[in-house]
Amino acid sequence: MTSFYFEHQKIYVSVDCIIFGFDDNQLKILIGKRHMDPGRGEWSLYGGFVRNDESVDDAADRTLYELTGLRNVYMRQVGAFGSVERDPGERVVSVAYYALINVKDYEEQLLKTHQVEWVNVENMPKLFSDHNDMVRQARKLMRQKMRTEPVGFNLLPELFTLTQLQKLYEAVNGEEIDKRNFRKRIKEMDFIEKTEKIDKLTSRRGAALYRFNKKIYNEEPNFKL
Amino acid sequence: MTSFYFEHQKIYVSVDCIIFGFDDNQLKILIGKRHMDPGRGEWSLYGGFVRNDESVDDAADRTLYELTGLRNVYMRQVGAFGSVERDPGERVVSVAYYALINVKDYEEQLLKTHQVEWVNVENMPKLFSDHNDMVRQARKLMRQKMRTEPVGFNLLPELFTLTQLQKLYEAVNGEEIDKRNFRKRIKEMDFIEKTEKIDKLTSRRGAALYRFNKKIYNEEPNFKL
DNA sequence: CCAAAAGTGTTCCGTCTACACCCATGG
DNA sequence: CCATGGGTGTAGACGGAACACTTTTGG
Repeated sequence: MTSFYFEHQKIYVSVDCIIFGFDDNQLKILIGKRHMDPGRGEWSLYGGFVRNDESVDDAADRTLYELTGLRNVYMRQVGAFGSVERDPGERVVSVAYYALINVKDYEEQLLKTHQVEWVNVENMPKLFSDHNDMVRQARKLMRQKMRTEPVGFNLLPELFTLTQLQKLYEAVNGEEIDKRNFRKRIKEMDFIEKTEKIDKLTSRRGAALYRFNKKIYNEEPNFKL
Repeated sequence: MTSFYFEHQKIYVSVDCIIFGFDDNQLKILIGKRHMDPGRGEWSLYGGFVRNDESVDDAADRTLYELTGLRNVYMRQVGAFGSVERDPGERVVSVAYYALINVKDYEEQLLKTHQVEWVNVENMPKLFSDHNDMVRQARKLMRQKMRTEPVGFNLLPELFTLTQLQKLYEAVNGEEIDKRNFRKRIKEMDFIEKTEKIDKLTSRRGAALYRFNKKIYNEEPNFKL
């Protein structure tokens, strides 16, 4: 019954993760030096192979977990990359995913353990194979998503100031935003709610801390930024 | 040097095509009954396996060519579908692509040869495996693309009337468009140029035939519909 | 007292939407 | 002469963009 398949060829399938973080008012990506051949020493995304008994999505989750120790991370597929020569060692089709994490949730210890670094997306080195293409496409999709869905909060702490949120959107879109217009838009979204807490770290006066309320959002999902 | 890969498992990689056509003022997709196990007799997208010596994109082109005899078709990747159980016979990761073709370029003979049919997207039967998901995602991406890039012309003949173009957009977006507002927008896009030719088939009065001028578009790519 | 970031409204302009009637022609 | 689809303009609503000053407080 399965003989039909045998005429065809199997291929290695891998996943590669574009892990976005927001720190120091900059959008960053986690990359590391490859410690395996081919491409040893080159900058590279973090990836892994898909096993026969797990879905491709699960492989991406697992790979991210291995690197960060984080579960239930916001992750979306970028697409499949399937040039014949994309991996110089063997034929490998890779499915890229982007993830949005809060840099503070990421233990610094892991940076050393896995020899990875946060690098500003505007300043990416040449990466292994087609990884630069993956990053480009991931950024495009992510920017798109950030405009129409409340996913940016995954890049911020639970409580954040409006200035932080604005700087995040400025970093993602690569252009400055008018503060008053930005806050006007925020005020219309009830699910971005002000708490009584005040952040005193970034300014003398102190800034109100806000929170994304998912329940309220789900009742009337209307997000635009 | 390649021993690194051997710890991992290879997987069948296939492509599936969501082939859009526009006919009788309806957006349609080409589907057929599977003539192989598993899933014999079920409605299904047309697909094929990726060979070791061709890129995934090339496999999609080839598959489309096998079915339609057409080359250089507008095609875009939808994404990878990788559930473990998506193909009941074997583990197969499939990369879906959507294509936009002019129904008139497709020889009717081929419908019989390959036992495929044009089916209205609004009225899709249950398809094999996760193919309905693929179609859903493909439509979403395609609708998105049609709004911001002049790709809809691939679904029309070289020369078309504004009413045809409007009906196409109505079918894609599932809502009626005001004729005057639509034509106002068209008039602002110089690359949709009026020819001297008149279509007398659809009305007694006759309708001006238009053409998409790619050269003019490339000089100042500003498309919005 | 001053530097540094937080916070706050109004006006203007351009874009989108709603809307109805005459035209040309084949039969 | 009439049925059928082709073709045309305007006014009002709405949303987005531009724009500057006061407040608070730690040092």
